[in-house]
Amino acid sequence: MRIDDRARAGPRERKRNEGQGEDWLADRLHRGAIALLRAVKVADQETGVSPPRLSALSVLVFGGPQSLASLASAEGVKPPTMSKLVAELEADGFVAKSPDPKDGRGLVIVATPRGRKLMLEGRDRRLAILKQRLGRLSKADLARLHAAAPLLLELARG
Amino acid sequence: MRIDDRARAGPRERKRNEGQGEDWLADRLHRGAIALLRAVKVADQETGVSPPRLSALSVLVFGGPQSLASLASAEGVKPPTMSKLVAELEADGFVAKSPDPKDGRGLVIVATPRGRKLMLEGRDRRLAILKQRLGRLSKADLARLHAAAPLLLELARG
DNA sequence: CGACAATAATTAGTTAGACTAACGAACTAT
DNA sequence: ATAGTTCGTTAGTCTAACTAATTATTGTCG
Repeated sequence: MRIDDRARAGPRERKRNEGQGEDWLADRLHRGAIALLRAVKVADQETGVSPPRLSALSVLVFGGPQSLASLASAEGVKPPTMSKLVAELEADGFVAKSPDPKDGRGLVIVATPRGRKLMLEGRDRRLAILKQRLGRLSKADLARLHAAAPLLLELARG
Repeated sequence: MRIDDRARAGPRERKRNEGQGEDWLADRLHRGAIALLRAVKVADQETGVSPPRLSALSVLVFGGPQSLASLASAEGVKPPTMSKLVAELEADGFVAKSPDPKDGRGLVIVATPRGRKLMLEGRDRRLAILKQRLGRLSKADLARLHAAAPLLLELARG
């Protein structure tokens, strides 16, 4: 999603958007979110694991062992897609599959220690990029971000 | 990028993250950005144009007519990829290609009125989702977001 | 108890969108 | 004028998404 992070210098940009318009705020937040994610994305590439696999692994690490169907649903993909991703993660030793003792049809997929390690290190790298940038802001600005961060989440959860 | 928006309920979540740690802030901002973008994404699907095409169109609408190479660079893809996207947008009547009068090798790609209309309407829908959610916040919270929004962009640009 | 519908995962085949490699056409600098 | 560079395209490959169909197991109902 990199739509519209260049709504900046449009031919007809509003002249006085320092006003309290929600248009302006919505636009800023949208562009800010896009730019921020783009900035931290590089950290994921360093893992050598593709984004969909990394994301599925993240669900397993932070959400615990689960079936293929629930994993697929958490990632917003269909079971066949997740079946392949899991097979590849398994081949690389990042997850393990075992039959569900409660249901002969089902699986229990779990992150291996190696997968867990990869995930946590990736997360650290990602956050490190942000922290480094935060370190360049003034105390007052940091306070402003602190005040707004929970609202950002609340806004999205809506 | 839907990595890690579930770093929330991890087994070892910090007990006191109301402190001023940059770890906490970085994590919140990251998750907030992901959640926010996910929330507005639905608006783009309604256009009936795929995200890569919509994004390229956005560059043309807000950035003005330009060559294929610069368009590709703006989108972070290689020229052959953009060549195809532009061909498809052209087939749908959203952009027009003409030879560059200054350089016989080059093209000038421009959004048609129809493409411009599609883009602007999509943007409005996207922002409408955010604005609707903003409307549910208190005045104090809105002020906090206003204070933080520019910082978000500054953070990412750095 | 047995037939049969429903569910879990996989396999097969298709599509979109990204890449690299290789190309012709046109510009630029010796 | 000719060598090298740059612009866009074509061809071929890869990943990751989908749907449809298959297999194995579970649950239910007559």
